Amino acid sequence: MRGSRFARGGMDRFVSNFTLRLDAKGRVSIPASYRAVLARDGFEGLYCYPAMDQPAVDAGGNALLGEIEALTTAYPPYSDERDAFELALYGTSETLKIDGEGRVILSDALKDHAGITEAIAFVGLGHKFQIWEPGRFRAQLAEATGTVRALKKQLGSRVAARDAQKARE
Amino acid sequence: MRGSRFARGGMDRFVSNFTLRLDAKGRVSIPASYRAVLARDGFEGLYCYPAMDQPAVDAGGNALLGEIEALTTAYPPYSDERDAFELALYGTSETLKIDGEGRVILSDALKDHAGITEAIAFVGLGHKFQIWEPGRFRAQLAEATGTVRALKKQLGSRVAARDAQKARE
DNA sequence: TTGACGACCATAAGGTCCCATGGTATCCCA
DNA sequence: TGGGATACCATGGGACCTTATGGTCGTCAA
Repeated sequence: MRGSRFARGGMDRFVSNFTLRLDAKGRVSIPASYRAVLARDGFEGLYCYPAMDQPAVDAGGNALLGEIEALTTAYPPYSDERDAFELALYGTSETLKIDGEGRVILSDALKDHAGITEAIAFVGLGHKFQIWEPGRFRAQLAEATGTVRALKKQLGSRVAARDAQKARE
Repeated sequence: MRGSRFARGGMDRFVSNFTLRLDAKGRVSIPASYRAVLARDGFEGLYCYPAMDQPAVDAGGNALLGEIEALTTAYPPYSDERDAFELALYGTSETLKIDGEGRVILSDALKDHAGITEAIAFVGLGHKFQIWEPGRFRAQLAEATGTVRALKKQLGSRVAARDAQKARE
């Protein structure tokens, strides 16, 4: 991505998606608009961990960290559930350093989990964003689109049925 | 690990995991990012004790000490529970010296408890970190991941059920 | 003496910092 | 309106620094 046609101000959420290449040293630029969100969030570095149910990496700043803390503290201290959450979340998460040009280097563990080799798809999800291998992201997106289509259709028919019901009253 | 791609600033928690080898003298480097947290915490040395229900060693600084104190003082003085906690935690804990290069030497008791021989997995848990035998850590992580997956699914379906309930009202 | 232990020093691999470049979008002024 | 100037961004490369790790040399105790 060179330059940016996107607004700078008023951004407190990660939106849109970008595909960028890793360089010879394994570095990749975080999209500028995401950096703006992170800067506003006030987190130094990039907090990220392997997504639980997807071959992707979840990433973000303090907002994401807070979400994790909320998940773990939902269980009593020293409970098995809490131990499991802390081990699986804190134990596999990393805070990547962002260099002066806004780039990061993913650990091998993260790259392996997502199947990333030479390019990365950044996908904004509001309070966080995900990092995908571009091909897998396209496939996942296609699948998600289908799911949404089906849900909308289902929702529409339910609304139609309710309206019909109301009309009969 | 040489150098570190992990952020230095904004870190007040132990995160990620690292596997390092013991040298011929039984020394092992504490990961640099953990040292940064300990330095901020202001604790001289490394406070650690065998984990109660896991073949691992709990380690940390003042934050960990404070947590233990909170745990024990939650029970009335001279109660059986308090005596038990104090014996199990204070009685078995050690403060390891950190040498000029950021290395420690684990006592035999700690190594035996965790089954450590030639390598160590450091696992961040937020306010503290654990020391595992690498193979056992992989197994434990897999188990914890499964537990979290199940719990999240359960949590998700509960939320979905509530939303559906709201929708029906 | 011998063995364990701590303080120092050495080094290579890998990370970090800094500067450079080419390309794109936006702005500004004629 | 058009075209040049400007700001910004992704990317590349080299010099420097940090880190993990190995080794040496004294010191103290058994």
